[in-house]
Amino acid sequence: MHLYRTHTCGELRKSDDGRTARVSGWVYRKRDHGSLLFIDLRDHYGVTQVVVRPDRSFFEEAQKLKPESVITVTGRVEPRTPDTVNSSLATGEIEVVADTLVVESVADTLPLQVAGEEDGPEDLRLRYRFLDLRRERMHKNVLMRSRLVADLRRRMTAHGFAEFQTPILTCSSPEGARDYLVPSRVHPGKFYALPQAPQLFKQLLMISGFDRYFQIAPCFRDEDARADRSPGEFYQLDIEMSFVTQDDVFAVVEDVISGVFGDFSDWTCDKPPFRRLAWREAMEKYGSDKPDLRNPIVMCDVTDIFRGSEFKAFAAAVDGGATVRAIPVTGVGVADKPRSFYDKLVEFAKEAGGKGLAYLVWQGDSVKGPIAKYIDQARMASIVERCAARAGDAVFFVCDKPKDASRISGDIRTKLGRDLELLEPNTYRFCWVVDFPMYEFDEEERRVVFSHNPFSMPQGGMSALTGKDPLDVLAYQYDIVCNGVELSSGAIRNHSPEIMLKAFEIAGYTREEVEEKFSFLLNAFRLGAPPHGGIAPGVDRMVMLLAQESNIREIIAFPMNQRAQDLMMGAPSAVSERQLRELHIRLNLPKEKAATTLVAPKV
RNA sequence: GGGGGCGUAGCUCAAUUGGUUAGAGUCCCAGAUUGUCGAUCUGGUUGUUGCGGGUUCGAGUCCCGUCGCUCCCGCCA
Repeated sequence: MHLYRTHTCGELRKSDDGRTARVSGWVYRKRDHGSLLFIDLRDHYGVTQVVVRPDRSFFEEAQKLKPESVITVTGRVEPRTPDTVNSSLATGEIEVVADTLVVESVADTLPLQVAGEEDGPEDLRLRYRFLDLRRERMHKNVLMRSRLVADLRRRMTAHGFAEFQTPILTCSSPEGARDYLVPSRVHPGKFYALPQAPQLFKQLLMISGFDRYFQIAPCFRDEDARADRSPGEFYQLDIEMSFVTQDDVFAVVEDVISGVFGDFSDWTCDKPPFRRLAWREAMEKYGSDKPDLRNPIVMCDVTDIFRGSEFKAFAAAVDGGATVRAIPVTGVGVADKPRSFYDKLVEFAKEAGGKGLAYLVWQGDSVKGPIAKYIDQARMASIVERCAARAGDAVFFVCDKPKDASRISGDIRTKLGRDLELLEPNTYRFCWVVDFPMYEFDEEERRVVFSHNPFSMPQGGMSALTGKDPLDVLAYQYDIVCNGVELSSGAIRNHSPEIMLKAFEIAGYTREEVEEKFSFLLNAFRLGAPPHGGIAPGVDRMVMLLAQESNIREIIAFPMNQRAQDLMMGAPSAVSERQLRELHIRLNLPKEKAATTLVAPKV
């Protein structure tokens, strides 16, 4: 008989009746009846009830076992009587009556409880992550991630993609996020950088003729965390394809994503082709470049209606270049909400940076609201028509500079959707946001800058760059969005050195600067580069959506906290003088702020 | 770098407008208990109310500072 087990804790069934079995695992729960003891024994595969009878020599030892101790039990598999069957357990028709019991590892009192659904404080959970990961939900999340990654590989391979590895120690890139730097011992004063993404390598692989690249790629960015953004490192399903149009990229991603979401969740999921929204349309209708389409509220522009109106606050702002966005809330009887509901929303709009929030409420035959008396009949009719407002509805109005109007109205739309519970339940809604502007005007620096990826191909190519107002040039740049979460950005790349030089020139870079900064890429483009494009959906975010977690740390086995510390390992940590000396580094620490030392748990 | 929220027993939380000895569940400890499966029952231990200062006759509660966690803005081509 095997030293530790003949069966896992999720394996034994009624058909094993009479068999002698050996199982090993963690003491999950104990029910001590004094002269009879039940132990729920748990391993990765499930839970099996072990019965310890009082005549056994180890009965007292078993009674004293602490939860999460590891034991090996050998005994007879017996069927349970009908009234003691536990239907919520896969092994609930049987139990193992213990003949021998070996304690493999004694557990001290736990800092966190493994049984039960309750989350402990997050710093403790991170410090004792190995305990936290024993909990059912976390164990499930991490496992789902594993299965998802395997599934992504299978699907990509089936689409004819080859998986590549690219360097982790590479060089700092001039554009983009802050790099993590690694000092070189051999080259004093020089540094490697961890890749923010394998962007340039995958483009070079296309130039090498590999045609279809993918990688479950680690990416490193030294930027601050968010609930959906883990600090330090994250993973992307990195994809690049040669001789493709935007539609070819979409077709692959739609198949992979819809396949994965269909297989890994019971929720309703959009079938390909996913809806496409122009960036401008997304900003106007949803006030966001990552709209949550589960929210039925669709906004519209009503700037023209307020221009020259008696509502002077808006009319004057419109003359000064502001736009007015209408946020219609229709068909849910929002007109019956108390005054406080509207007051709170006005307050919310101000906190979001708005100057205020105007609104109209259709109660029965009359229109009410603070601005109603300033709107003449013709204008009111236009509003009613454009917003499809009926009795019981309300429309909110935000007036601000276009960029702020979008953001503020978008925040209000999100809040209304959530507070009024308008979101479609148990559904994944996907869309592509396309036609991003190539450039935008930086108000602070008073100049034209790249709005997203400088390596994207401008729509219309060279003639668009030379013939159009730069702010009107669109890029072959696209995002895929699910339930308000940006899953991924991608682009058809600019593979022409001349167009690239021109594109950078518009953003204020001289030819010489570009030739110097991106020499190897330009040189590669000059030696035969296929038209190519790609995308890189975030693996962590996919798992987060599928596991229905609202925080990305819940689906990462060993995440860092928001301040980019690993509380379990104690990273980042001080290093020895000798290590620094070898790397030719002398510390120049900020004054007063003493370095916080992290203490790893004594385990 | 900036703003919001939170911080009470090992853990999850409560504590009236600032009022008497800071409570409950869980965990832990002891005892009882032969069919439980979140076992049950009895009893018990556990507190610098994050830390420091202030206001007050009196502070878990109010004020200031600080530390920690978290959410957001900036940032993330």
